[in-house]
Parts: sequence; structure tokens; C-alpha cells
Amino acid sequence: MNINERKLLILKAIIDDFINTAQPVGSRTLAKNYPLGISSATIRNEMADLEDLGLLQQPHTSAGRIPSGQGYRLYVDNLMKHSALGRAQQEKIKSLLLSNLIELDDVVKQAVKLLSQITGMTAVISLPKFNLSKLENIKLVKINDQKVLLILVSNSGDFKTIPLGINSSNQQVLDMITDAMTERLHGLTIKDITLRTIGAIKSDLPNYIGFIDYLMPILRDTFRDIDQVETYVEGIHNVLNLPEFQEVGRAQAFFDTMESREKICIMLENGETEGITVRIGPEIGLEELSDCSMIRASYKVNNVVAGSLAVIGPMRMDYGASVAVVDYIRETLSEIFSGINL
Amino acid sequence: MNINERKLLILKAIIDDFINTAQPVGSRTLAKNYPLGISSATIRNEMADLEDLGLLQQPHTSAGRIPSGQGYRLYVDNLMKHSALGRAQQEKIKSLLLSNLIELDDVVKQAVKLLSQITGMTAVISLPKFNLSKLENIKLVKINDQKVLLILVSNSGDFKTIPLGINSSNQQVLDMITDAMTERLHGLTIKDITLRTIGAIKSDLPNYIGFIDYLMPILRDTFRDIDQVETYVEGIHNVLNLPEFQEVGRAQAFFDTMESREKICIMLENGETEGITVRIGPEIGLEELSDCSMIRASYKVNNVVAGSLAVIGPMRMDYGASVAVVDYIRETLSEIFSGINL
DNA sequence: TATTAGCACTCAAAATTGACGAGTGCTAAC
DNA sequence: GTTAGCACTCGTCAATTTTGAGTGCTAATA
Repeated sequence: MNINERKLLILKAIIDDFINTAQPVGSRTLAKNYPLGISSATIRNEMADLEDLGLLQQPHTSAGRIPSGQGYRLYVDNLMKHSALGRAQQEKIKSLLLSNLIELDDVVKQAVKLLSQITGMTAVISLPKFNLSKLENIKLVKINDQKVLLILVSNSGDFKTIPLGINSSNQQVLDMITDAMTERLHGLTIKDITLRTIGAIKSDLPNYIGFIDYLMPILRDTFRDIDQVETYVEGIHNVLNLPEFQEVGRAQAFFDTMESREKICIMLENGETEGITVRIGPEIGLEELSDCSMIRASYKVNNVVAGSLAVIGPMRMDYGASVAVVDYIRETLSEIFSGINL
Repeated sequence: MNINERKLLILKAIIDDFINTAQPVGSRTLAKNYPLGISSATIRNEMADLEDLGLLQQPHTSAGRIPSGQGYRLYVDNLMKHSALGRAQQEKIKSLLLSNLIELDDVVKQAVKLLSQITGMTAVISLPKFNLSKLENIKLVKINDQKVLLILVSNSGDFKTIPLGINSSNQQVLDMITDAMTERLHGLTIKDITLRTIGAIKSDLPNYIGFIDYLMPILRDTFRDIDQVETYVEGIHNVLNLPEFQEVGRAQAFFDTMESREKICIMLENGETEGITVRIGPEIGLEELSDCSMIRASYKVNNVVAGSLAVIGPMRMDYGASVAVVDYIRETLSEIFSGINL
């Protein structure tokens, strides 16, 4: 049996309706509320066909139909209406994101907050990977006799501070060391820095070899730790408003997943493609989320993919609207991070 | 009618039982499981009296009794068994808290995490108020042409970094200014710093009055913002395991409360008494938590109250065990923050 | 040949019923 | 003062019935 225009129209109507009501859709409802121009009996026949094609499924004999994963896939790829954000909302998002430009963290936090608020679902985002940007400057600032603050500045205007437990040092010595380090490491990415690269400064400062030997493994460990991706999650509890999370057990499983940094990373990282990806159910790659969907995109800094953002919700989500929001925030973040030197 | 020893014994048994089972306790259960040495009929009579005294209540005629707020109050004040933490557990807590001593934040985060894990409830904590400790040192470090990092070091070994948006400055100038500022502000608490105090350095550095005038309002605003209390919340979702939060609506209300920094502060701050406070139901002072209880304590830095911690759960919580944990963590934090110079 | 009205059938959810049992309060006997 | 006994209450649970939304099939229709 072939799929035809009318079947597609019916499928679209069913999915649109189900997204709104969260109730299985029956033939009568469809005939009544959508201008399909055919009777419920005809719709019934077509629905039976759509079920045979694997695009719909029936929770039980005497219920209406709900979309299957494949049904959603077809819907997202070919049927759904791509809406765009209103001008006013765009302005609002942009101004909120621009309102706090000193720390990169804050912009990202604001973005994920907006994403969850607007979509009413859970939003996640990963910070730009610091270790991909080029080092501009390195500083060690003595805090007190036990502590030194390591400051790494990237050429994109971002920076990172990391407190180190280092005993009794002297600011002049630290300055000399960081001057030498900046000289050597300037322009490299953190990924490129090895024990050897850092070690090279020993020849620049033969007088302080002892202290440098003490410092080196600490710095190496620190650079290694920067490697890990930082993520923020917002609006975890939003899902409690949705009918598919009314069982506490279901909600709890979702919360557990969203609290695992590891799993968030799997979701975000998986296939670092450009543009917007819609993953439906099992496509997400996490057993626990096999009845959810996510919409994911990557944002760029200076035209290089730097981090990702996503919204996660039930399969029954308003894909059109969500895609629009994710896309706009992706775009705006890329602009902000690339344009101005933060 | 007077309350007597036997009534108290029965009350204690009822509350102990209810804390374990979350089920209304009947006279037969009580006679069977507790060595009270009287028959269920007698217990029934006593229970009726306890209800008249307002210490028990009955969900409906043919159910057992559950404690009232007043009942819990009496229990906590006079009846409950004060257990102490096992030696092994003490060691484990202490070592985990000591394992990450570079940043104060990390210790506090670890503490609140432990608190929620051990009690199985929600835990909150406030950071030591930075503005109460004396300034030891101030630094401004140039990050790039638009940004300067303000570093405040306290005499207790704690420090704070705050990025400022400040245009094109020169590290030498910044060093001179911070040297002058350190000279002037050293030993003061942030609370003591006024526009006038900062302004005084203008006379030390007459050559840079222009730049100082630009800097001053930024610093004043920054110091003002430090005033706000920082809090961490952990284990919000733990309550989902408890029978009293099996309705999604109930859980959602709890989550909403716990996500409001303002409300957390109300809970923590309210009556900064020393020692451990148990607040039952409405005593918490928040409508939304009128069927919860909290156990709250303050920890000290150098013998001055610096921050607070608390666990929050259903009224039916194991008060004895929870008090022990809160107390031990309070004590350990005070030790750590006071002893070593972090 | 495609569409549709009509009808019998299905089945989950909601409402109804009734047995059960945990628990109570009261009374009379100890 | 304590306790055994008993009638009574009322929520819980399982079984049963009712309801209604929805289906698939068939025969009539365009």
C-alpha cells in the first residue's frame, strides 16, 4: 500500500491534535475539528492503513491512535509547520542575553534559562570548551601563603580562574614564571600544552628550577581537568506540568537522568553536526529517555563549533515552536560570542 | 486532665512507630509491638486523652492516630532519643570535608551534599558571609582591554574573585591603586567600606584621580552586591522517595519553594540562634512548608556565626538521627573553617 | 470504484457494590 | 483503674456493572 497526499494530511492532523491534547485521536474528532472534507469512516480506513505503515499506533483496541516514533519522524521531516519567533520575542531574548556580558558563564546561564522558560521544557547547554581557544595570557596571583590563583585568558576574551594550593611563593617569582610561560604558551590551545611545553620554561629561568619543578605537575593536572565539558541544566521541574510525567516514578527517572552530567554530555555531544537536530525517542541514545525527544543545536565562536544546547521533553512536543527557539538562541549566542570580544 | 508518664510513653511509641511506617497507629498495633504492659483498650482510653490534649489527631474515625504539630513538639523537646553518629561515619564525613580544602565553596558544597545523602532529605546551606570577615588584601588584575579581575582576600584565608567591565587600564596603575586600597582598607570588613573610605585613596594618588573616579562607583556597586547571602540546595529530589510526596502537585510545590533563593534565605536566616533549632510545620514560617519540618544550625568561623545549614523533610522525619548529622556537620565545618587557614 | 452511513463489537475508565478489617468508643465485669 | 467484649464506623480492595469513545466491517450510495 502506498502513502499518498491524503494520508499525510491525516497523519499531520492526528499529530497536531495529539501534541495539543495528549489524548489518543479518534476518527470522529478528526472529522469534526479538521477540514479534511471526508467522513469519519473514510478517515478510519486511512488510519488503519497508517497503522499498517507503522506511522500510528493504538494503545488498545477501542482507543484512538497516537503517533509512533516513525510517525513523528515523518512529521518532523516533512509535515510540520516551521514557525519563526515573533520580532518582539526575538528582541527580548537578545536584550536579555546581551544584558550581562562580562562573564561568559552568565550569558550561557541566561540562555539556558530562557530556553527552558520559553519552551516550558527542560533545557541543557554546554559551555564553550575553553581548551579549544588560544591562550592569550597566563597569570599566577598570590592569594596568601597557601594559595595562588591561576588566571588563564583566551584570545576570544574569555578567561578562567583556578585556585591552586601552592605553598609560600613570592609574587615577583610568580610574575617571572608567568611572563616566561605566556611567552612560551601564547597562541597555543590548552589541548596543545604538554608537560614538555611547560617544562621548557625551565631553561628560561634556571634560577627557579626547584620551584618550577614543584609547580609543573600541579599545572599539568589543572590543564588536564579543564578538558571536561561544563554543562548547565534548567527547568528540570517544568516537566511536572506535562501529563506524561504525572507518575512520580516517571518524573524521578527523568530527574535522575538530568542530574547526571555524564548523560547530559552524551546527549549534547553525540554527533557534533551543524544545524539543528531533532532526536526522537531511542534516537537520543539513552534508554531512560526513549519516550522523550530532544532538539539540539551547536553554537559557534568565531565560526568554530564551541558548545551545544538542547531542549528535552516528551515526544509529544511542539516541534515547530521549539525548533524556532533553539535556532534563534543558537544563532544569537554565536553572534554574541563571535562579534564582540566578550 | 493531666498528662502523666504513661501517656508520654504511649505518645513516644506512637510517634516512633509513625516515623517508621508513615501509617496511622492503632491501639492494637501499639499493644502488640511495644512493651507497654497494658491492653489495647487501656491504650485506647489514653489515646483519646492524648487527642483531647491536642497531641494526636485522627485522619478519620476508624483510622489510627497520627501526631499533631504539638505532639511532635513535645516529642522533640522531651521524648526523643538523641542518637550520636557512629565513629566510622564521623571519620568518613570529616575526611570528605577535608579532602578539598582549597576553595571554601567546595567544602560547603560537599557538606550540603553529605547532609542530603545521609538524611535522605533536602539539605540547604549558606556560605560564610564574606562581608563579615576582615580584608587582608585587594588586587585588580587586568584580563584584557575590557576586563579587570577584582580579587578580595580575607584574613580567614577565604577569597573572592569578581570580574569587572573596566576599559583599557594598565597593570602598573592598577597595582598602585590596589596597593593604596589595601593600605587603606586592610583590616576593615566589607560592610565597613563606604564610598568615603574608597574615595580617600584619591589623596594618595593624585595623578590618577580621573581613573579612580571612573573606578569608584563600580567598586561600590560590587561591594554592595557581595552583601547578598549565597546558598546551596542539595537533594531536592530525595523527597520523591517519601510517601508524603507521591502526589505530583505536592512535590512540585516543594520544588518551587526550594528553588526560590529568597525563601531558602528566610528559612535559614530566621532567628540566627546558636545551637540546633528544630522547626515543626508552621514554625518554619512558610505557608508552603507548613507540613514539613526542618532542623537548622549555624556554623562559625573563628567563633563568629558565619553561615547556616538545615535539612528539610516531612514532619514525619527521624528527628534524632537528623539532629545528630546536622550537629556533627555544623561542628566539623566550624572546626575546619576556624582551625586551618583555609 | 471510492465513499459513507449504520451497526455490532471492543475495551479502558469510571462508577457501584459488597466483603473485609483495622480501629474506635462504650459498657459491664473484674 | 483495667480490661474483655461488642456494636459501630469507615477506608480499602476486589469484583462487577455501566458508560462511552472508538473501531472494523458491510451494504448502500454516488
